[in-house]
Amino acid sequence: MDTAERLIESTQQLLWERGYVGTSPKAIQRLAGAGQGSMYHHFAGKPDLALQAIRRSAEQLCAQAEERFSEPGSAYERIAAYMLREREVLRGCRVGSLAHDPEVVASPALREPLSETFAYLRRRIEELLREGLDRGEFVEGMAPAGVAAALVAVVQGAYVLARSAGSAEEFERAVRGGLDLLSAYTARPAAPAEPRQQEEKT
Amino acid sequence: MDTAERLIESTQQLLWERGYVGTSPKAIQRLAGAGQGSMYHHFAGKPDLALQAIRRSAEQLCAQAEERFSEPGSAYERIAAYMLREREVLRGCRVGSLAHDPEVVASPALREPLSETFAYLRRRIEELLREGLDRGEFVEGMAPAGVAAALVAVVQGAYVLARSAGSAEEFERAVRGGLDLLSAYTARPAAPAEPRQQEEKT
DNA sequence: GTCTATATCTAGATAGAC
DNA sequence: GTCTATCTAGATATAGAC
Repeated sequence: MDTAERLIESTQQLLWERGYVGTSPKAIQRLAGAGQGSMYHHFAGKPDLALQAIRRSAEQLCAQAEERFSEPGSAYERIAAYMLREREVLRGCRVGSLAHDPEVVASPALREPLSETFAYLRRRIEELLREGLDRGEFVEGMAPAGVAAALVAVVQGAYVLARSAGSAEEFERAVRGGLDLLSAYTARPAAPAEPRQQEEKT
Repeated sequence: MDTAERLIESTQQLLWERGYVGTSPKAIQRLAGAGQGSMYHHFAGKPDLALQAIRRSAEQLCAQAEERFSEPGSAYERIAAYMLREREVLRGCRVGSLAHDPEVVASPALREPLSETFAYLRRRIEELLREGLDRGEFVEGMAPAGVAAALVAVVQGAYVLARSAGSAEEFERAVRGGLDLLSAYTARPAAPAEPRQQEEKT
């Protein structure tokens, strides 16, 4: 693997762990095993390198999500597969966590991949919901665009709850709660993709 | 207002805007109009000062939320009042945004107020949901603890979507989507606290 | 309680040799 | 393409005078 590539991957990792503000060129170089001169030869500086890294992470995230969206199964099942997929919860979302970084948000260029990612996720879930409505999988009365946004938000918010509590179980609880809400719109009890949470339903 | 107080409030503001990693003692002193010696006289250092500031923000947030939870009205209406309350959306959540800061999450002391805040919000919403179930406001089949966690997560995630897009409308859309989902569990169409979103319901 | 001086380390880069 | 040297600024304090 060449140096530029190692620098990008190291930056991806550090942005995930420490955010943009918390990531220094020196730390990137150390992790990539590259010198100062090497980094400034391949990239114009920290913002340039960060942009490449953020774009890469955004693409990878969308690709991972698309794998779940395009599985066989009902709309509910495919949405559940996305929301419940294996995650390193306590590390946070590689893309979403950057939305709290002041310098990322202040830079239209750095912010754009975030914006694209969430627009993509929302749009794909909206499509699945409309498909489900057409097939009679959901009862009428649901506004697909809003519900899709809410489901994406549940996942991002679930990371916040889990990291605040220092426990991945909080993620699980919030996401299953979101699916519980979605199931209230299913025309007949949806067969959940995973066994239900323990909490008894009143 | 005395110096210690001004230092705490300045720290609250900077933590909100820039996070813990992005906030320097010097910036705090500048904003508070206090000198180095003054800050280190009143506080042991940055972590100590930050702890006081985070606790303060957490208390204020819970108090603000409690105002909405204890309004008159149905459970749905009080939850909606909390979720739709006036917010400076693009600034993010003063408490939730700290959940993305690596040094806050790594410190049990700094993390505790976050954990407490979200536990409180979730518990209060769960109580409202149970109350609503007892009164027949919601149909059976809802798991209140999970749904409460999901609703808290929707709000936190909505901040992420809005800041990523650079637009407060994304917040609005996600939160209304969350309420749309909750309304699917209402025994009869809930009277929304605010006019419905424009999107036509299919 | 507050101030100024000082100290050490890192951030984020530029310059020029190899 | 990579390395080392150098630079200015800021982070995060401690020391001691006033």
